[in-house]
Amino acid sequence: MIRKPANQQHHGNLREALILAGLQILETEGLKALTLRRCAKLAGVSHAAPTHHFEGLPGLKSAIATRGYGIFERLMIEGIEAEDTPRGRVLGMCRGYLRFATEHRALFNLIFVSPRDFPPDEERMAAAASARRVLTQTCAELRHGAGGSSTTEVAVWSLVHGFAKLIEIERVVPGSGDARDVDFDNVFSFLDVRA
Amino acid sequence: MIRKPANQQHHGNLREALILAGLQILETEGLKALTLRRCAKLAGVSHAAPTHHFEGLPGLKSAIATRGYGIFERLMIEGIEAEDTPRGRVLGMCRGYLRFATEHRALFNLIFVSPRDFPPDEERMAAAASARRVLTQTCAELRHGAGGSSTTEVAVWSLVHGFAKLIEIERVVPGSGDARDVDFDNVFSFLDVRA
DNA sequence: TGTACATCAGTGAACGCGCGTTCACTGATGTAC
DNA sequence: TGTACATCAGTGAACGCGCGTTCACTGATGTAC
Repeated sequence: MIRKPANQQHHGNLREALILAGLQILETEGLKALTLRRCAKLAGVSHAAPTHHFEGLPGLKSAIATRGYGIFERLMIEGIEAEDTPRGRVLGMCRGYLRFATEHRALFNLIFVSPRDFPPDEERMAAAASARRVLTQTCAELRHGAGGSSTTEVAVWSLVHGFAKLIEIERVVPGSGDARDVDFDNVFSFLDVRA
Repeated sequence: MIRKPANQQHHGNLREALILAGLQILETEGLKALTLRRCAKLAGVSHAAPTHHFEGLPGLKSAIATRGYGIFERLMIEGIEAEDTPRGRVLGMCRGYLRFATEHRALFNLIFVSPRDFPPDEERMAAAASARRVLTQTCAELRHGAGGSSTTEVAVWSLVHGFAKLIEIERVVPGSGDARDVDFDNVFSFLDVRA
């Protein structure tokens, strides 16, 4: 965490510090705790300071979401790189997707909202588009059924996104050993996709 | 909407009136607008009145969710009844699921949260279990792959739930005519399930 | 190298908002006899 | 059928909370000359 050096008027990089504070709050306290005042406090600055760097809370959230898309994309790519068949890469990507959703739950919920919930922000939109491209291109290697490549992509996306949400709300609890213990690899095997 | 008759001390059925007010607020203003004070106002009663009927906002939300599960179950059943093959019934159920998600968006988001977000409430849990049973039993007619019936169920559930969320956040916009225009029936055709 | 000055990035007090909750109260309702 | 009384379900004022935002301010930084 970047805090302002004591007894120093200017911070140096308060914008960055506020984004990092926001990320930390998301990880430790969740989406509802993400407020301008909390970020300012965690960055060691007065609560009015963020005004000089962001257009209100939506602006800060948008900047944080930009980082979120980056982490999300990185985890998907990690999952893809371990595999060497088209179908394997899609499954690997899904594993990265689920890792992001479970290990960065609040961030996952921050980035998966309607674009209308964010102010227009080129950086964020570019980061979102980049992550989306990973999904699109990885699914493009698969054979396409009715509706073509975009339907294939949405089929994979729906399956993994839905599974992530079911985990989040505890309808599915992998490793629990009870009735909610369902493994994604088995779920994925229901998807009729081949190279 | 049930309002208190003017100049009358006791309401008659304020509990029911508050639930109906809550449902109306969800439909017209969304989940964030659902507060005790707003419900009280819409029911035509002072903001302190709900105290006598619910254990705070969580209690009221739980009661509203109970109704939500009922509507949800009814729409799924409607979708099922129109079909006469196991696979058709599952697809019909999904159509009902999606209808609920799109026509009752806030209610959909209210009921699909972690059980931990609600106080224990037998009525709500019974309503949730009943709706879940529709899903389970409809999917049970399908052939099961790796992981057995619960995996089959979660595969169907993930697909439809994910699709619903992608619509909600506008990654998918059926009927838009643009790149986001994907049809659920085509997505469903990727699911390798037979009678 | 020094100086004058504009700009920048903070501070801290204050404001208004809607929220849940508490409190003393009051009038209607239900019940015992 | 009346009456006394307990209980119930409201009212409205008040409180404290955290929030975003505004404001006058101030001290540090950067720049022109």
